[in-house]
Amino acid sequence: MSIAYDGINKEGLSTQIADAIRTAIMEGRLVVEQRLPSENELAERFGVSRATVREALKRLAAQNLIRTQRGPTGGAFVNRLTWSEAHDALVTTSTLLIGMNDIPFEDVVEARFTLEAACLPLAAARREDKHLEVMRQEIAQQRMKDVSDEDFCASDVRFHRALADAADNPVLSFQMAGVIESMQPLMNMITYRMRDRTRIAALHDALADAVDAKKARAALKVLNELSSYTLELMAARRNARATTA
Amino acid sequence: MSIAYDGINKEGLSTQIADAIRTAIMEGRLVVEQRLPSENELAERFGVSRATVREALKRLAAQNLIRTQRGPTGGAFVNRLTWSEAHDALVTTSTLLIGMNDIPFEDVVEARFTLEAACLPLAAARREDKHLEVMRQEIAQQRMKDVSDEDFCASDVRFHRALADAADNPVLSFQMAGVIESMQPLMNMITYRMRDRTRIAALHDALADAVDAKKARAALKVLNELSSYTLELMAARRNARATTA
DNA sequence: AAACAATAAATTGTCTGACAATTAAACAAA
DNA sequence: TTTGTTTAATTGTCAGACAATTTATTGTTT
Repeated sequence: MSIAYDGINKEGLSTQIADAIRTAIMEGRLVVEQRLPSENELAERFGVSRATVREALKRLAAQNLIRTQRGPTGGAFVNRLTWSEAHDALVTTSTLLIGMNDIPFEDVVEARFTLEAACLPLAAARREDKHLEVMRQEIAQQRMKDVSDEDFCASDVRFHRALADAADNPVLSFQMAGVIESMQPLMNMITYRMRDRTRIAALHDALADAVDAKKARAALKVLNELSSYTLELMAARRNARATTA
Repeated sequence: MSIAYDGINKEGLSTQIADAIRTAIMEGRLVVEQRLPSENELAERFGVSRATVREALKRLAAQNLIRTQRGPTGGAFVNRLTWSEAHDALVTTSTLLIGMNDIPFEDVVEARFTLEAACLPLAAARREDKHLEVMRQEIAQQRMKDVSDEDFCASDVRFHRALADAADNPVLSFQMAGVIESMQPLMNMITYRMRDRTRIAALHDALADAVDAKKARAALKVLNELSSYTLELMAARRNARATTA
């Protein structure tokens, strides 16, 4: 008989074990730096083989929830999620999400500039020399003749990240990095003419100046121009594609 | 001799294999819904055992990059990342990040309300009945006498998510969900007196009214009050703790 | 006693081979 | 045609072994 509708076991064992441990971490029953039982012990406790436990642990490691170390005193430890790890995870997720779901370019641009505009007042109030230095340096690179379109985009990303960092709020920096970097693949599809680059560098200059002078209102105006110009470039690219096709 | 510095093998084999496949997906060499070779084939190609391949695949599955299916015609398929999956990943990451790195509460509140304020003009312009209905409904629940603090917070989260959704931009909704939900554990630590709840519900009411009337400026003012009030509540909680301790 | 080298032990990483579970497709029967 | 049955491909799990890594211990030399 053994009806035994204990728990719905639709998911595999390794998934269930990973979920159990993940929940324990999120609920604080396992704290940072705490060592989990060894793989053999876990296998015994859950009543599964070591291979199954390992697959579960690999899932958690992929999410930066745990970290493993060999040798005696080794094992799996609850990992303190760093900004860097979280940043990478967010960028990966956002990039794939946007890359695989043909989101309208307009939506991405709108989201990015809306959020960036929100950071501007804080950035203007709190900017430090180190942020302005990065911004100026990137503008200089954007004016150089021999950079590829890809390098130009990468420099653009660094410029805007410096701007976001100037707001001096780690949570904002984290969130902004997601929207800014996930847009890079889309921006990479644009071919920048020399006059486009010059225009963008000029706008960046104006933006840096406004932030430097702590004039949030002026900075906002420049940012809006930058947003419009980005949309124009993308529209131009679309037209070019349409005629050649 | 066999110096063989082929690739730096500091990382384990399963990690390297996972990275190789992940890169192939991110670079578009593997496209959505494409089937990967079977585990046995992958094991042969990479020159490792099936167990190692499986650990690599589990890592990718944990990041929602692939999906596996049994049976003939089964295998591992490149997964189209859905908004829901990405949302869950972002919330998990943000929540852990904030929970494990004692970020100042002020920073989190500032980030959340700054970003939310940025969404307000869009929300006021585009709000539809469905968003307002959700907001009104949640306000009603917040006024009910017998809801726990936790339920009150959950309702608050739903209210603000509806507000973000009203901006009608999926990228914004995605980003906002991250800041809003990751703040919930912090909000849960607050004990809400009846007058606190009444005040918050009143502010929510005013916010909904302003958005309903498409008055972005008015809504912004209310949101700022809400932000200040949240900080006050948190400060009060901190004082209470300090005196009892 | 101190410094250094060899050894042992614990733990993760990988391999091998096997079997169970699932499922689509081919086949057979009513 | 429909309905069951078999078959084969594939993932899921298991058991046991050995390799690699790293710490602690033990022994040896100075």
